[in-house]
Amino acid sequence: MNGSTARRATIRDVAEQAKVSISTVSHAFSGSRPISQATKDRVFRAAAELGYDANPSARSLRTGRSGIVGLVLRPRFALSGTPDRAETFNRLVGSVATEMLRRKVGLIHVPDLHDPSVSSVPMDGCIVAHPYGADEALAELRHRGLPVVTIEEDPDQPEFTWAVRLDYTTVVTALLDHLRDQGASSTALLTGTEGNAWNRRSQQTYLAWCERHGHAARTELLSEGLGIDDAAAVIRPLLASSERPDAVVVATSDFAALTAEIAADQGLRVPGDLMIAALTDTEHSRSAIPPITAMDLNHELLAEEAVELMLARLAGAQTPAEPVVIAPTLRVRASTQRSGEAG
Amino acid sequence: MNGSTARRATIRDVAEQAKVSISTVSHAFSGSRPISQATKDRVFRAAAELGYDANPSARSLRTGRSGIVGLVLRPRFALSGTPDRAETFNRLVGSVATEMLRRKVGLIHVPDLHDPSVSSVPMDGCIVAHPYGADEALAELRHRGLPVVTIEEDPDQPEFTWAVRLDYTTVVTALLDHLRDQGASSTALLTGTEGNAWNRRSQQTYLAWCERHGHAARTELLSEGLGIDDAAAVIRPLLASSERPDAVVVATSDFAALTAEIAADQGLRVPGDLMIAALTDTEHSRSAIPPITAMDLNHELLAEEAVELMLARLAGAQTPAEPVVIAPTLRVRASTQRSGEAG
DNA sequence: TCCGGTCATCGAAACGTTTTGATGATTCGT
DNA sequence: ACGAATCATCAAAACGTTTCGATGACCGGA
Repeated sequence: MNGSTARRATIRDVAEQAKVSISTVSHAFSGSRPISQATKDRVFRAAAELGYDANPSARSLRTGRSGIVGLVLRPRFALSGTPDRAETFNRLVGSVATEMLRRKVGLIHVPDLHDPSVSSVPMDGCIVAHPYGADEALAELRHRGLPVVTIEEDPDQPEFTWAVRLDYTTVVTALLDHLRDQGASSTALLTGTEGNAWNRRSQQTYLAWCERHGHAARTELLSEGLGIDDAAAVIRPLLASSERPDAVVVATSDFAALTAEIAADQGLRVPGDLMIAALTDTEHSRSAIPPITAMDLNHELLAEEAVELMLARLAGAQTPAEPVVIAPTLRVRASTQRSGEAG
Repeated sequence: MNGSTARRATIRDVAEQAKVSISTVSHAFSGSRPISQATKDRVFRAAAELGYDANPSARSLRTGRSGIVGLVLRPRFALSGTPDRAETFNRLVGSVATEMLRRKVGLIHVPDLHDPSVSSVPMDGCIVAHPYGADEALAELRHRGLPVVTIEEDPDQPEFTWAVRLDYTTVVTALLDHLRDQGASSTALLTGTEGNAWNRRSQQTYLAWCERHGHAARTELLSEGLGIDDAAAVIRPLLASSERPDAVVVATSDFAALTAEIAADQGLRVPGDLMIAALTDTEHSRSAIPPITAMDLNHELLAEEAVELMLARLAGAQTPAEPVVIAPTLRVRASTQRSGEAG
């Protein structure tokens, strides 16, 4: 009543004002027991006057559920500051957020699970995006008994089926076939170093493809943490070498664009002398000169399916026999098209 | 102990296992009272063995704070499905998320404040992005006594200073000056219809500029909700008319790119016959042909400042005398450069 | 030997809900 | 007109913490 500190109205205040018991107020709102219309009216009016809104902490303490789903992005993903990473991060986070909003479920970004200074967070379940191999955050969450769904599988836990994963094998194979069809006879792979499914699977697929075609595999490590200059220091000698590949598949599209620049500097024509493709599609690949063929990871669909899976899991669905599989989209652009038609 | 249903360990379990009282466990963790080293050791070991982690709901019920900050994006912003809006949305959401992560604070996306079917959410404060005039969500939050910080001001509440806002006046004026310098003699404004600061301020600035320069103002409404075809139906006659403007400022960059296409269809040269600029910068403006001059809203900086402001507010800072003001960046590109130099 | 004072620990209240067994009041069938 | 059944409401317990006054145990000074 007095304006000292605006204390939030509680269910007790509403009960007093409506001259009923606390439990009657609760029942009136939840409908869990019949309450006469006259009483309901009084309760609702009192609640409106007081601006009552149930305390979420008290409610979830009692009920054991919060209506909130957590999202964890494995940290290095977000921390590296290049715009390429930012676009990927934003697109994934934005898609998950949009999808959650659409479903009217609260979404919370979980800071650091292991930092004890961070007060933990009430969530009914948690989506973990791009886990590493034998991911510890994943283990921690599952140990807590929290329902988890992953975007991309933990490469060391193939038996975990609450996951949405990308079918790299098919698409990377298609890409390598495409390069060969366009005349590439020696394709090198510049791969990332983080131990997630995206790196591991594309490496495996590349090696298997080479083996199958009697093609000498040539893999170069290009750590995701490298700055532009350091990356250039890896790429430049590769293109200058006498045993230069005539096609390169670069993991991230920012480094793919960098490769295109370096090629131009060295007087190599793309795609004539060197074809370039990327395993992630961002503005770098789209607006490079020439535009670079890239694998679009389809974050929107990934997010959509992951949210759906989580909601199903929370609703008590059975453990699925298989993860949900999504096909990335191969976007073929000028950087790999030697034959006539332009994109 | 038995594997039926993995109940989460509580503070009581830890206390029993360590043979101390509940309050001792609490004190051991929080350090709010001195506990002997021997006892602490026992407590921590018991906690580790049991995988104890304090229940966040119980904690925040008791302490009154959750360590979580909410983020509300006014809905129409997110719902309209064009990629342009998605990029804007993603960039803002991603930036806020990144910044929160960096500060180790939980961030929660609040679904719909007014939908009673949505269980509300425990937050210590809330950031509201791009409020409308006399925004009701904003009013609701403030009525609940929740500390609020806005990204962009509610145009009808200029006295609310817990806000980060963009200085449109300077930049839009600079843009109009630039167009005039490049030879535009009649510049039209194709503005959005939502009542947020971005629309309102740019309209005001445009009108004031016209007044100041004795320039006939020409404003066309282009609702943010329009599809491409509907938008084209508004733009086409404008460009075909005998009183065609020789420069247009289009609110959203997707429609600006559309304008460039329509101009090309009608045989108009950009920037020769028609200059085009956008009040938001996305891939549409960057990769249009020709690339379109645009105002970059600087979402990253906006997010950073908003988070900082919120944290200050939660830490008990005084109400600031003025909102934080950020300058958008004008990115001048080929679409408005008649004189020699290209971007 | 007794008293005032730290020091470590304990017990109980409180936070705001939901849930459930209990209680009167009303209705219905006979 | 009486017991049984139904209906609306109430009171109290429980959820898992943090906080704070209270309680002993121990120590030093006289």
